[in-house]
Amino acid sequence: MARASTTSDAFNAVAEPRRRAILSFLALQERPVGDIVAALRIEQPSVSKHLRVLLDVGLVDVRRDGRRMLYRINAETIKSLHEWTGTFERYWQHQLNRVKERAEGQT
Amino acid sequence: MARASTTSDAFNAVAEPRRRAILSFLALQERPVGDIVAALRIEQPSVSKHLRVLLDVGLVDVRRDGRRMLYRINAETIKSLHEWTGTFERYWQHQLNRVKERAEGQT
DNA sequence: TTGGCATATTCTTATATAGGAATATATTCT
DNA sequence: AGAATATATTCCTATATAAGAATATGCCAA
Repeated sequence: MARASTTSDAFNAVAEPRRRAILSFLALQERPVGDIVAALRIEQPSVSKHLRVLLDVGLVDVRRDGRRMLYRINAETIKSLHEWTGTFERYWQHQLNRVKERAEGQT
Repeated sequence: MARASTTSDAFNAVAEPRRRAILSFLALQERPVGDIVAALRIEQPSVSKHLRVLLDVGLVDVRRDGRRMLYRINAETIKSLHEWTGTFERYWQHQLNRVKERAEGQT
């Protein structure tokens, strides 16, 4: 079987570097497709396809403005990713503490 | 062109649901491969292959214990994912504030 | 050494892309 | 209506899997 569908969930969607770049760009503010094309230098059809994936998994929202489509990030969905990685938080804190303790022991 | 390689970075590695399940299981404590096979009911070769990917991107570490291999999560790498999603944190806080303000306005 | 347990790797196959090219759709302006 | 602008979709292709089956490798015990 092949890999899971990118449209199946947010984790798959952000696995693609260009999609992460688009999200980071949109984090600054709401933007029309053309701005993304210009800023990231990705072909317009490619940008539209990536936006479609991001939209399907709920990582962005859109609204029409004349003939332009304004995209913006949907923080709630990004938050769900953040929360999953956050479940491991106490482990890196442990590791950090161990490093600290070793450092302090040397003084 | 096809999708990026799963071994290229941690984002791709965690895009696979079974690999996330393995990481969550390992979060509890260091475990031999056999425990993962039993707990998650995934074929042993499949588990080994997933662990290989996780190891390649640095999401887990291993050490040998007799004929068993003990895997554990590498929190540092998971932290890097957490930090990326964290760059959007202020946006979901904004959204939350807006929801709050609306709710308060109704009282 | 031989047997056996634990894990890893190889090979094959079905499938899901991601990019490029070409085209379609939607909307505004004249 | 017809042209121009902005964005989306379709078609095609090369590629990277992920699972399954079979096999290889590493290590311990008798």
